[in-house]
Amino acid sequence: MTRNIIDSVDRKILTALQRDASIPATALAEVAGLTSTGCWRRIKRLEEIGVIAARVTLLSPQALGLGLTGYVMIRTRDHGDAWLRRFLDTVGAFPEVVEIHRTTGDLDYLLKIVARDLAAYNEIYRTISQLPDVTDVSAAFSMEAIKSTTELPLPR
Amino acid sequence: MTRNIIDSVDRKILTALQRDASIPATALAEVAGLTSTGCWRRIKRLEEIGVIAARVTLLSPQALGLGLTGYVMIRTRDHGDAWLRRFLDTVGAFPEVVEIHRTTGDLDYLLKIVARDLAAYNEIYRTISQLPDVTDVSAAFSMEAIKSTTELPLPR
DNA sequence: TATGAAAGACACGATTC
DNA sequence: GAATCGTGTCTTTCATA
Repeated sequence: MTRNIIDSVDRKILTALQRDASIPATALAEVAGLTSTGCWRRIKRLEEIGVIAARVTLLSPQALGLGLTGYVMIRTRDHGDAWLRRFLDTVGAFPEVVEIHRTTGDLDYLLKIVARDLAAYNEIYRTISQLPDVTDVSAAFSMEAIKSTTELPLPR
Repeated sequence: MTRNIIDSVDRKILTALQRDASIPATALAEVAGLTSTGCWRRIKRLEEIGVIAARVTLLSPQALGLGLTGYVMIRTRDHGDAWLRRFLDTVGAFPEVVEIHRTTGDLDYLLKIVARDLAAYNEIYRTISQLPDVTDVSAAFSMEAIKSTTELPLPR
């Protein structure tokens, strides 16, 4: 993990790329106050040290008819490896399950789900509730996404 | 929002682009079983109807030293517009707050936070708890991200 | 009408000095 | 950092079924 090797110029580059990866290299260089060569070298470096993880296309859930975003909180009695493997093989296999976190606090697992509707969610819910040693399952559905971004804060 | 206008070929294209937007156009056309012209036309259309929302660069939280991912659940007494505006202006302004949802169920707001450490989180927490009419704030921190993807399920 | 092939201008990635 | 070159992409136009 080490220290941050990101300076203010890198930050400008990353800020722009997080927002829009299709920005022309010349425009990006200008934003960063660099020549295109220098800009390119920095991007290469940021890829090499793993800061830049991927370049992806984001889709619109609304346009795809994915009207339901929800968070599911699960409590279990058994926390062993075997249970986790089974959990992943069943629940994690749903493409609607986009995040799974093992968490501190009162909860044990927190999932983010993006699905077409409650019927689609219900299938996942049933899969979860049929797992052994699940003591509690509760959900909070998003009525409105007030903020939602893939842009991470750039420290320092 | 209306019906899906996505066929199986579109799905192949979107699946590939969700995974890696830097895939060469020729390779993408091959995956979809299309010529580059046909592939290009479909992408254009998917952009126009809003299915393709953006092309972004994803960064690695670990590489950036962002070691803390957490979910904060907030309950309030006041649900008016004025409160929401103040909430957004203060809490929503933190770049560490990457998601805000108004939710159903027992909770009122659910936030996702990506921060450097507990000290950075604490600043946000203090801002939240100082808001009027906040009756409850609880957090669950991710000890392990078992699954985390920006890829949405492609229905139908 | 929809799809494939061809061809051009252009910009990007990468190297060299 | 500047200049450069090969490559691939974007886009249009024409041909085809």
